[in-house]
Amino acid sequence: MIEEDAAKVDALFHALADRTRRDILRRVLAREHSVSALAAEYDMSFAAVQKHVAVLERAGLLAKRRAGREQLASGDVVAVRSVASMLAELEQVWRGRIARIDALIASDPEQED
Amino acid sequence: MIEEDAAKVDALFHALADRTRRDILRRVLAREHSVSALAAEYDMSFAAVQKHVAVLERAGLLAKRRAGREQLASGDVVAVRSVASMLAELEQVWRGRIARIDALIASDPEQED
DNA sequence: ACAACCTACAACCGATTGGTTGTATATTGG
DNA sequence: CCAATATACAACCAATCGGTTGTAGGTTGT
Repeated sequence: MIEEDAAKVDALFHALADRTRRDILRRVLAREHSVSALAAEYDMSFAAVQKHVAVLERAGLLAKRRAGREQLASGDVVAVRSVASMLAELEQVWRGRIARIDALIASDPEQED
Repeated sequence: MIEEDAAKVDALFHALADRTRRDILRRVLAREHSVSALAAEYDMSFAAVQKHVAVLERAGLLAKRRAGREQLASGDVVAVRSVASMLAELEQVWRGRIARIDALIASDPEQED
């Protein structure tokens, strides 16, 4: 997980940086939806929704499976977790800063009351 | 935290969807950096880095304070956590799906061995 | 005072984005 | 077989993005 593969991370955050796509992701995490069922939920063309689904799919946030003439999309929680763990890693960087500040204060009592 | 303010969330994920900005954020979470100190780290113009810093600032991921002629940028861990908590919320949606599937299996023993 | 430095911002450019319409291809039900 | 349905994809468009160069203003040290 330390090897980041920046392009993949770019794609993940980019996919999440659109409210329609976040809403689609929320729906397909809750249950499978066909592309047209998703399209029916939004005030835009079928093609626009289909492109949003494709962006989420390329980022690995959802997967599709064929069921007759329908394509059923399902959210991938592992990808969601991988994004969360990157943020956790960022928070750890910040914790290191705080630890360094605390150490400095402890070693130099003049600094604080 | 339930009120999402989609535009703010868009800005947060968009700001994170660029590897240079993620790297800048990492640095300013670890410690304060002047804009020019940051610019010196990348193979692009000062103005380009300054714009990346501005994007992070508008998203609320970093704040600047004046120190003489320098502008010192510092990462905001609260904003990072707010993104993480949105992802946690998405994961909860997924857990609901799993719970529903489990309940279905429990109520209909024919479905599983 | 003034040269050097730090920052901000405008103007511009090619690439990408998020939307549209239109067309093509599979699959289904009667 | 045929009409309806579901999906995919190309072409196009305005807006935004990530980069550039240039200009201007504030701060510092000598």
